[in-house]
Amino acid sequence: MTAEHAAPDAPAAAAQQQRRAPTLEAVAELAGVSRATVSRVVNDSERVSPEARDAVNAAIAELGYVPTRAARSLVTRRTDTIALIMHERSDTVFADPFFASMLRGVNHALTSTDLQLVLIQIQGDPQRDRALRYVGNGHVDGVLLISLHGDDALATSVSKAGVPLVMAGRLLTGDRVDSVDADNVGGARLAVRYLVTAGRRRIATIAGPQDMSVGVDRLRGYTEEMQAAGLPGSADWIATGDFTEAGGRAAMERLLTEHPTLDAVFAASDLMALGALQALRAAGRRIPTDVAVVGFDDTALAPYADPPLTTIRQPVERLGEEMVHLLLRRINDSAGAGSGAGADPSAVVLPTELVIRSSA
Amino acid sequence: MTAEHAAPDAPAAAAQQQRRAPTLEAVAELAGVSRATVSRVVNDSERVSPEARDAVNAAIAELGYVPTRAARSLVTRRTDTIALIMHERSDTVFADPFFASMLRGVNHALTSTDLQLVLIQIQGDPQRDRALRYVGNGHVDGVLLISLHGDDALATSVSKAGVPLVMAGRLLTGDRVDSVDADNVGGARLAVRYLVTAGRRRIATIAGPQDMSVGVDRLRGYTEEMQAAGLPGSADWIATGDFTEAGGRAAMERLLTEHPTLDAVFAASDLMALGALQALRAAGRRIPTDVAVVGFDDTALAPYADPPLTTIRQPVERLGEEMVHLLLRRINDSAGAGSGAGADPSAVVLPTELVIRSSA
DNA sequence: TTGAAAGCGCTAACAA
DNA sequence: TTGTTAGCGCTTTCAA
Repeated sequence: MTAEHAAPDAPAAAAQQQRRAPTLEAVAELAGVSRATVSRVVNDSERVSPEARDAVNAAIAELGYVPTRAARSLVTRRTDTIALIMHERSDTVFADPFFASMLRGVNHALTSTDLQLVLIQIQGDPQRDRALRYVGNGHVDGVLLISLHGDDALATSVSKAGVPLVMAGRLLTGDRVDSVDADNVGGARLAVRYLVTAGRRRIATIAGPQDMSVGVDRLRGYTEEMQAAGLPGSADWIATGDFTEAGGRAAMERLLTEHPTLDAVFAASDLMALGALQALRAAGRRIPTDVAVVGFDDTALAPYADPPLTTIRQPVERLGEEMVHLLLRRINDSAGAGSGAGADPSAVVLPTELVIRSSA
Repeated sequence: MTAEHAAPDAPAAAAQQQRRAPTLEAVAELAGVSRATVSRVVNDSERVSPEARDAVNAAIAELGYVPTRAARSLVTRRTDTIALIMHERSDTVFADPFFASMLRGVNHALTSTDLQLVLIQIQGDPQRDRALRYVGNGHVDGVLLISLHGDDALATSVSKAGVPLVMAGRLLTGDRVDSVDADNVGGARLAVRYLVTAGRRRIATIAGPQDMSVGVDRLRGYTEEMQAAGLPGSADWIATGDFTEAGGRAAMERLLTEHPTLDAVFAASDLMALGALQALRAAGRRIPTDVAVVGFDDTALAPYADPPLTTIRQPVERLGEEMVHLLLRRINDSAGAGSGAGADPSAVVLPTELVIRSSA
């Protein structure tokens, strides 16, 4: 109250400020029914007469009633909230459009429900513990986990706490939790097969970090397809990067030094492919005529590659959506069954796609 | 109690699953004090004896107690939750790293508090209304608004509902709400001044959408600095894009057609600058010797520009942090004052920075 | 400095 | 089909 004469002059404004949100009680009174009936209408119970329902709905509309989450939560023991936990080590990773696309998918899948999404970002051990306690104590109905680097322990902890969990990717430990992933092995094989079909024989790869399932799987796809094509392929045709542009550049330089005669490269990520392109150009190699490059594209960065990059497209947005779908199913399961470990974990795998771009 | 004799076969598992989180009551009992005292300790009340405090803290640690949000919320009428509302029209905008960086800043500023961040994405009128009802009915303590296209009505609505609000950017209507923005006018002037200093005279600009303060301000900076430099500059040296790469390319092509002799371009966003670069290269113009390009860089995309792009860097992450800081202040204000319109809205403006890159 | 008691707004038995 | 009633876990007067 810094205003004018303080109290008596501005009652309207004060009232507007202070006015509490309408409660079930108010709706019940206006509709001429009991609180229980209003609650039934709000929660779509079938045991309500049409008249009562109409009266309640009218009252709700008139009052602009919206249920209070806290009160409902307190009695139902549901929170109507799911957490998106992302574990990131380095700053650069966060700026990755991968994250934005995934988030978009998650959000999209969530709009039809009235679940709330809370973001939890883990950067260090204290935060990690805090998050674990948070989800472990029933403050969310379920957890979506994006572990950008293989922190399998986190997934296992959450899972053990009895909280429904869906992760992106796959646990390297072999422990089984519900997960959604793109077909990284298949995608990588597609990439290499494309290069083989184009007549390339001296095909190198820039692999991703081997502490993440994505990195492991894409390298495996490369190895498998090379073998299938009867191509030599030894360990020193593999350079490992960290999914960043700089890492890709460095890896490419290494490969060029050791194998000046290479005629194709499969990069396990778009950023690394971009780096490879730069290194090749700097080395005076012609792309794609001299060296063909195929990159794995999780994001939307490919358009910035010049010359155009042939890519394996991963449906990141759908990945986010599928994670939500699976999680919702698990949450329902656990509500119904009440206890027990529930069904076997399922691992949804989304197909990838080869996008061939012509050099303009 | 559905337990009892129901499931004699798996009591341990059931117990582990069903075990409820410890309550205040349990802590009180273990510590040998009343619930009220535990509550005081948890909420850092000063009126607690050291002995009681120690006993309570020990009990909390032993039990792993974490307060239940819902219960607390119900009585305090705070939700300890703030909403990040983003209004997006087109799909492309969301994938913008701008968003990820800002979110990172927001999250960072939030980790020291125990506020929860919920994401609300608005895509159409129904969702808009829903969001408005949601925040209007006291389900969040405050709102952060990122209106990618000028939807001033949303900001005004939220603000009128009496909910603390901080927006990114500035309202074009002139209505005053709390906001945080980068110094777009100053940044644009910096860009143009740099070009002028480098000896350029025929400087065109690719402006952003004129329904957003960012677009308007950056164009204004261009105009002001051109005038200050005594350079002609007429309306047809201005091509408007939509902050996308394609838009930048199209705008650049238009400019090249109408002004083949231009020797510099100021692009009001990084994506548009990238597009401009492509168009220039396609037209056979040499960058930067023939045409100098300076872009406004909100994101982290500049590294992908080849040749290197001289940019005006905007501290997007700090922008997110500052929004949170301001919002927290406002939330405290409104809690203290109780009512009234509060202090004058403040508009925080963050400095920008010119980053000069050499063509490798 | 502490405890007893009331009640936040809602749902879920249980009765009617 | 409806209403009555008893809490969910917490904070907060008010007394002691």
